[in-house]
Amino acid sequence: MDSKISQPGGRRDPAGRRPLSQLAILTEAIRFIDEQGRDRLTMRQLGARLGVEAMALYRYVPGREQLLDGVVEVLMEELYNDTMVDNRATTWQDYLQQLAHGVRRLALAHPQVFPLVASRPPAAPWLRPPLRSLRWVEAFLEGLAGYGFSRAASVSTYRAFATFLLGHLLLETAAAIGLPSRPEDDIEFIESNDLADYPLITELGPQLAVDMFSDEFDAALEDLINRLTTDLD
Amino acid sequence: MDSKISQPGGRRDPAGRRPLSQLAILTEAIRFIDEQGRDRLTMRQLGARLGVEAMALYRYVPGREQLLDGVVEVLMEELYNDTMVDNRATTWQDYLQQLAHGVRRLALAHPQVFPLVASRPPAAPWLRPPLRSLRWVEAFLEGLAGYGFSRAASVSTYRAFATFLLGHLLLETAAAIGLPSRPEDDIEFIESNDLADYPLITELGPQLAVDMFSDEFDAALEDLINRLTTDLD
DNA sequence: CCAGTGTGTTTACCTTGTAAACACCTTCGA
DNA sequence: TCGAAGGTGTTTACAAGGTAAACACACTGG
Repeated sequence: MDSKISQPGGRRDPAGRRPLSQLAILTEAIRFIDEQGRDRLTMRQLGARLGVEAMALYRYVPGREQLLDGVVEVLMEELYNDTMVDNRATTWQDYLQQLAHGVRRLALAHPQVFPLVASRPPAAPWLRPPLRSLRWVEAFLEGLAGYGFSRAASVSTYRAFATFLLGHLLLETAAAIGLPSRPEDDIEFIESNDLADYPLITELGPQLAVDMFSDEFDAALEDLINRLTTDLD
Repeated sequence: MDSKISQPGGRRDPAGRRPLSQLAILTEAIRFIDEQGRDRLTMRQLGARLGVEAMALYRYVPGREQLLDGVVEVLMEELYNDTMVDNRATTWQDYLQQLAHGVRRLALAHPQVFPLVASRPPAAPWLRPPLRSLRWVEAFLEGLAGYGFSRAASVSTYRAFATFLLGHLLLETAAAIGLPSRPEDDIEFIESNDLADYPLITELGPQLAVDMFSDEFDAALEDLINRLTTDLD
């Protein structure tokens, strides 16, 4: 049954390419950055990936900078859907845990893109990356209010939470990019290099090289929550 | 007394310019980024500032990327001198306090450069920005050892400390770049913009816009230290 | 005095972002 | 049926920017 109309997701153009749209472009840009990194993303390369000349993109995106902004927005959209829609937390502690792990999941799914989420200038100066979309923050504050947080407590929780996520996830994604490096590589570096002047680093090298991000994240998150608990009184 | 030899800092060339050197170039690059931001720094512009064509820089620096690496190194040098040389702390708590504030001072002195210190790929994957120079880390670990820290405690302290600094200082420097914006601007943004869909943000706007970085930093640092104290037992 | 070496300059080429003009196709009313 | 209009991708063109290569020129030690 060769109907002339194919599924929405698979619609093609005479040249066999998916129709352009802002979302299609941004989605492909994310894929591209995931694979090659932000620096290799050029308008021409991205166009080529979509089977189109670079200039065609300008019908949908004002320019490269705004394209990167759009990439961040799309990811924040994803984050919103993954964490805020249908959130089933029962305590505020659980709420923060779920959100934190949601953000971490996103960061690790796109380690090359996350630095953009973290470092691109936010829309308003009091928005703190990586929690930078008005919609998400509004929902976050609403959630806290639902658990009885005062206005002041909500604000300082937002700040502390964002700071915590930024530090941990930037370091973890940066490390993830360095990969895939087998532990041997690190040890090799430590042993081969001219570390003669750094006896402690030499000695502690193996321990420094062990990946502990997951445990650190959980421990520090728990600690943050404890601290907030104290502050609430 | 017009001696033919002027002070080392003021030596000039026939064309009236300071002699080139890697350090002179990197120093000027830092000044440039402080004033105009990393993106505006080009080889040609930097050359012009030094009274020289762009290509002249290549005698001292392999290329633009390495130039940025060099900028980071120079700042780490400065940090080393400001924090490690002649450190007079008497307790490990005091030690961490002094180091943290030293890093913060550096970050706020160069808010446009700090993101480079934070995000440029480190020499080894287990080095954690912004504490990323082998020399500094070696001294740091040595310091902790001097206060009786075990190997394992030193390593996890290094990790937690770096994560803490990265999160706080990246956000604070990002905010500092947005400046100089008077508080009125933020409030204006909040009131003017289409925030109708975000009642909580609208309501909390003024509190969100207040600059609390200094207090947050101190509070979170104290908390980190308390947590480390607990872990030591 | 002169070859060699160190230092800055000139030229030139390639990659990028993006403006502007163009070409093509679909649509839709007369 | 036709033809004007609008939408979509292409071509052409130019200005930065990084950087390789050849060059110019001054100083130095033999």
